[in-house]
Amino acid sequence: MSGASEPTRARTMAAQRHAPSAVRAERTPPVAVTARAAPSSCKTCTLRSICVVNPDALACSRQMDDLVLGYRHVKKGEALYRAGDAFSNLYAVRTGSYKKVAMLPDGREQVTGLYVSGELLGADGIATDRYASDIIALEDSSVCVMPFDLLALLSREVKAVQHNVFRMLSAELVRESHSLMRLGTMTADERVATFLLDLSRRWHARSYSPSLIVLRMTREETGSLLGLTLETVSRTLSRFQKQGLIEVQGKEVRILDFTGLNAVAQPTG
Amino acid sequence: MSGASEPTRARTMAAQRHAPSAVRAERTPPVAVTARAAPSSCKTCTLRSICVVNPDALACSRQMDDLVLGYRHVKKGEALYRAGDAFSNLYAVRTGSYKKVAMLPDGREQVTGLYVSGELLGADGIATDRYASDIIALEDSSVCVMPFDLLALLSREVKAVQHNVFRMLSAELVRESHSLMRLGTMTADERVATFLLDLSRRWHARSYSPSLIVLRMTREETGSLLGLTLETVSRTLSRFQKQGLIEVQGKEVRILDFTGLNAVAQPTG
DNA sequence: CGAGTGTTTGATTTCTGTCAATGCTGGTGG
DNA sequence: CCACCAGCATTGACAGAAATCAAACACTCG
Repeated sequence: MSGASEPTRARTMAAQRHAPSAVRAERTPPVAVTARAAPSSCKTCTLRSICVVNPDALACSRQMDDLVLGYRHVKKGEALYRAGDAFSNLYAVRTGSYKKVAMLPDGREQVTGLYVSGELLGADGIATDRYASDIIALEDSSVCVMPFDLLALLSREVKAVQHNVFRMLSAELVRESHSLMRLGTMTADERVATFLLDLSRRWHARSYSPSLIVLRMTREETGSLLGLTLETVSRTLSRFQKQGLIEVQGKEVRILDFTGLNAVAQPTG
Repeated sequence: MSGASEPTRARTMAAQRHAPSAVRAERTPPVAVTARAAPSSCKTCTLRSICVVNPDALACSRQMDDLVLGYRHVKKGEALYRAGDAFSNLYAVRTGSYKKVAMLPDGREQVTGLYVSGELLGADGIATDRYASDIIALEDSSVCVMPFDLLALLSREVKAVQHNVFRMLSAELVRESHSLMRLGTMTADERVATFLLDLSRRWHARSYSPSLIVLRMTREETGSLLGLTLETVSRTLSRFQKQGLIEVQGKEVRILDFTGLNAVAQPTG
């Protein structure tokens, strides 16, 4: 057949203007970095296999250990860094989780990312020597501090390090493209479904159960990340539960039917 | 005052499921890269000041010239590369413009980026050694071909090159974050207004008039990029024209009132 | 100049945002 | 240890912004 036209499928969705949170996390203490000597090396780190600083792939793990200056702990609600802060370090998430928040001049803010252990933070600061967003801890968390100058130096000396850094940055780009896709073409149901499956996959890669997800974010934050309102997120989760796809108890979500959820996420996939 | 609640402002907007284009640009000829020796060096390139390969910032411009293997021309509608193609090169846009397109398994596709001269293409391929999206020329265009291995090598040898590459990648991340913000929290009016202003700024940086914009994309592609339907884009442009903000003639848009357009883009900024 | 793609505009629909009210939960202090 | 309270979540009713459907119009290119 000649002009085989794809079925024109389209749905309405909605976006919204997120009101600025009444309560912002308190300002970051100027430069009070609680950097401590790393008690354990990257070589023995349990995150080895998934970390941005993957020493398994690297010839000289000795140097890798030099890279991590120390740890920094960030309490729930506090910022690792703020948009506009001077850039100097990249960070690898050690424990806990973080949200990336961008702000519009009028005060509206949007969650543009969610980061868990092994993932890279701070790359948006390289471009202008100032971080471009806020990173806020969703729970008491910690990071490995990697001075960028040191990383750059190592990157010049060790090809494997260089490749790893490039790969990290590229992976981040790919992730953001996926988010763009989600916000650009997906319905609310699809957004929530893909979000849950994405989280499941990420936690599974960290040896957690793929079916039990603990959402560290509030419904409002989740909504912001997905380009939805908190009510729509809540309603969608409730409906998924009614449909037997998941089981929701507050911040805990258990995936009961992966196949079904996948079907929602990718209708005609 | 205690619980000073910010005014909760929010609006409905909509997103949609973009139907797959009935007509896809024909497949890329396998590996038929029309690489020609670069007739002029980066040193004398008119894009010098804005190019990702900024030789002005580099000590040894001799090496920079080695970097660009040659040019490749891409005809309107054709692909520079496709998602899944083996990764080997990064590209700097030389002439023309390109759209980045991502596809869902069910065939829906979304424009996730627009690239003009001096900007970097291909970074999404580093992560997995395969490109993650399609890059399609919006008009007859060309790129400078930079073998990634070579770039990596130079990057290890010359600190300035390394920093430039990192900066490029980071800048791309920041741009995508801005897109996320646009799709996540903005109304249709705001999306179109920020899009126009963004294009204006980018063209101005390339010594074109900041007020005259030639949209190389169709309304459908523009809509996809902005998370809107083509009808909404068209209506919004018409309304902006009626309000005296712009003047629209097909693909040509002339900005008449920057202040007014800015006000639409950032309501309470 | 005709066919086909792209654009504009109108009428209608709908998904999701908004407003509102109630219920739950987890942290804090007596 | 328990009661209280503020923040968070759920649910319902309603409204509205943008999608969808549809039709006419304008370019462009062969």
